[in-house]
Amino acid sequence: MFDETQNKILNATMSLVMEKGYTATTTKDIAKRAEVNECTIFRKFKGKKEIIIAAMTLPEWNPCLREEDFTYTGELISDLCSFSEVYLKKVTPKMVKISLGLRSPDLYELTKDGIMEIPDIFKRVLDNYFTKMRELNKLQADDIESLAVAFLAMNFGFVFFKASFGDELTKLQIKEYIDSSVRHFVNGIGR
Amino acid sequence: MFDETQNKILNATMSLVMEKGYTATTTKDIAKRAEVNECTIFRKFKGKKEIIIAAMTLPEWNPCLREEDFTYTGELISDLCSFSEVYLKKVTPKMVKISLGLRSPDLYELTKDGIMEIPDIFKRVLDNYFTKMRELNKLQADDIESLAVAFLAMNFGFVFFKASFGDELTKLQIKEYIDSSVRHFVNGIGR
DNA sequence: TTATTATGCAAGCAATCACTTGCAAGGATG
DNA sequence: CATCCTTGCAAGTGATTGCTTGCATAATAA
Repeated sequence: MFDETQNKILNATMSLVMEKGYTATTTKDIAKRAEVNECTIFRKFKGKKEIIIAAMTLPEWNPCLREEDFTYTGELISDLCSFSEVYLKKVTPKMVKISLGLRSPDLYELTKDGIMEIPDIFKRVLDNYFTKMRELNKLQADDIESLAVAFLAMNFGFVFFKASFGDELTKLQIKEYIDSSVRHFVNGIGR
Repeated sequence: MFDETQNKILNATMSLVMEKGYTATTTKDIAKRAEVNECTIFRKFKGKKEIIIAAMTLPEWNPCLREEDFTYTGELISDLCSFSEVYLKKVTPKMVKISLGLRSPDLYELTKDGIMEIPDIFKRVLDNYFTKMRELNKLQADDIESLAVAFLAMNFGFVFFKASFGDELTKLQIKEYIDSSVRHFVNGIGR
């Protein structure tokens, strides 16, 4: 797909985008980090924007989340734990940092759909799941929509915090968080 | 505090930062939107960075969230609803867009503390509250930390989605969301 | 009136941006 | 050996960046 030089450029570019954002990342920065001469960049790619386009074709820089990734058995807690695991395995702090770094006017048309797609897929999965579980009378909920958004937010919020603050806000790690948050989400906290 | 011209510049700058981010916002852009000559900007402020610093002193562009803003009575659902209302009244989609737009290497030292502070305050409030409620035996929870993070994430995630996608991901409005998510958070969804 | 202040306008500053070009060196391939 | 092919190096492109300056104009204040 890409030769060694191209990969060095792709990695350098995306790691810089994570740190400083697309606009603030210069081609000289990229050249330096990739240990490559600046003109080599333009021999390998048409331009700065093309590097991003190329990188986004790779699963390494693009969380290809699909509805089929989510499977379930019918047991609320273990199903939701599994959903969170699948989601958080692809939507990592690294991915969040990239999608934040890619927020730039001249990249907007290119990235918007891809970024919107991910929460949308997870929400759709949750919508379907909760609807089915209510039909099976395993769920007490009057508003499926807000339930799905809340669960989605609970998961995304966690990755976002990790991406923004590392372990500074909370030392909780993914596994413990999923376990605890899902259990409380299902059982409630009131007495 | 600031004269009329300065306010026009401040508003233009921050609205552009919301849309394109700090680095991609040029002083020519600002001048155009503020309907002011570009050199006037530098007569009123030392430089581009100083405009941001000035704007951040205004509550309009800086969600001054304090622990004392959060009050409670001891009834789980109404307390958590009130917490969410207070939080979402200050942490608006507008504020989220700004804090995202301000992510820039040469602004980092300046903004990092302020941005980190807000989730931190809310988390501390929730930590204290949940701890107290457990002592009063009104709460069943083995892990206060993950409870606080989950509730924080549930709220922040929602604003973030609104900031990023408007009503495209969900048409739910704040009031309905708070009401529904808090009720489920307390009572659980399992049957 | 006179003096001060605020702004617009036009021009221009050095620095940096993304991007290009010509040439030479080196490694791999035939 | 000869021939590519890739890359580094140095220099330079025009455009844009944040920012400055000198002067004219108008409003405000004395």
